[in-house]
Amino acid sequence: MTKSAELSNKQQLVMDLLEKKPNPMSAYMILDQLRDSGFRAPLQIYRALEKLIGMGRVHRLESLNAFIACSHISCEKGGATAFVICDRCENVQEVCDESVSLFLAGLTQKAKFRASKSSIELHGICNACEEA
Amino acid sequence: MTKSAELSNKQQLVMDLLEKKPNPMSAYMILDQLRDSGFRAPLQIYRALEKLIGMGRVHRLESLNAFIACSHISCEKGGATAFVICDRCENVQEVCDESVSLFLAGLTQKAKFRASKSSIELHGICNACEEA
DNA sequence: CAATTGACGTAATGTTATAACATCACTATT
DNA sequence: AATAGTGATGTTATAACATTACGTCAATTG
Repeated sequence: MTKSAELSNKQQLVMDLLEKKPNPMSAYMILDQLRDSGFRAPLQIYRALEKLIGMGRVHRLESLNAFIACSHISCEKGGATAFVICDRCENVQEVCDESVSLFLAGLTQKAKFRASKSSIELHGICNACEEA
Repeated sequence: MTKSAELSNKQQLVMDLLEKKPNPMSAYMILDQLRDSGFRAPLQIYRALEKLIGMGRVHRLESLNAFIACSHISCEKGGATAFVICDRCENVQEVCDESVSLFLAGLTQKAKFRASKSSIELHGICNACEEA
C-alpha cells in the first residue's frame, strides 16, 4: 500500500490490489476485483499495468501471463530479477542479487548481444509445500 | 528434418515445419501453414507441440507465446536452456552450457526449491542487427 | 476377447491482449 | 482568454492464444 504521488487514481488502485496479494494475478482477475472501483474493460487494467511495470513497481510473469507487485525496493532501480515460482501454492520469490546480473552479463557477452529485457522464471515446488 | 520413428504423421509435419524455420512460430502460424497438410483446428497443433516439447525437440518461448525447434542435440537430453532473442530479426540463440545449469542450481539452493521447469529468455538486439 | 492407451476429429468455449477511436483534464505558451 | 500539447481515460470491437468436452479409431496387451 505504498503511496506514490506519481500514480493516477486508477494506477494506484491496481497497485494497491497487487500489493495486498502475495500471489500473481492475471489482468482479468484484477479487473474482476476492481469492477466496483470503476474499472469496466481489460484495457484499463493493461494500461495501468504498463505504467506500473515501466516504473518497476510491478513485474510481469511471462510463464503465467500474470502480474505481481515488486517485493524489493531495489528492483525499482532496474536490477534484473529472477522469479522462483511454486506451482503448488503460487508463492513467488524474487531473486535480484549479483548472481543474476552476473549470469546475464555472461550470457549477453557470449551471445554478442545488447539486452533490453530479461525474463527468468523457475517453476517447481517450494520447501514449505514439499514438507506439507 | 530429422527423422524419428517415434513421431506420428502429424507430429512429424509440425516438427518438419519448425525445423525449416529459423524463427519462432506461434501455434496459429503453424496451423495456417499446415492447413493443406490436413490440420484443421488449433488443438491438433497444440497436441503435436505438447509431444514434441515433451521429447525436448521443440521449445516453447513463454515471452513470445511461440515455438521453435531445438537446435541442439544436447537439449534432448534434458539440460536447461537459455534463449537469447533478437527483437529485430527474431533470431533465437539457444545457450545450454554449464553456466546456465550452474546458475539454476544456485538459484534453487538459495530459494530452497525443487525445480521442475525453467524459462530463461533474454530480449534485445543481436550483433548482426546492431551493425546493420 | 475386453480393456487400456494414444492419436485423432470437431465444435465450442475460455483466456489473454490490443486496435481504433473519442473524450477529458491539465499545463504551458501565445 | 485562446491555443496546442500531453497523458490519462472511456468504450467497443476484435485479435491472438489456449483448453474443455466429447466422440472415434487403431494398436497393444492382459
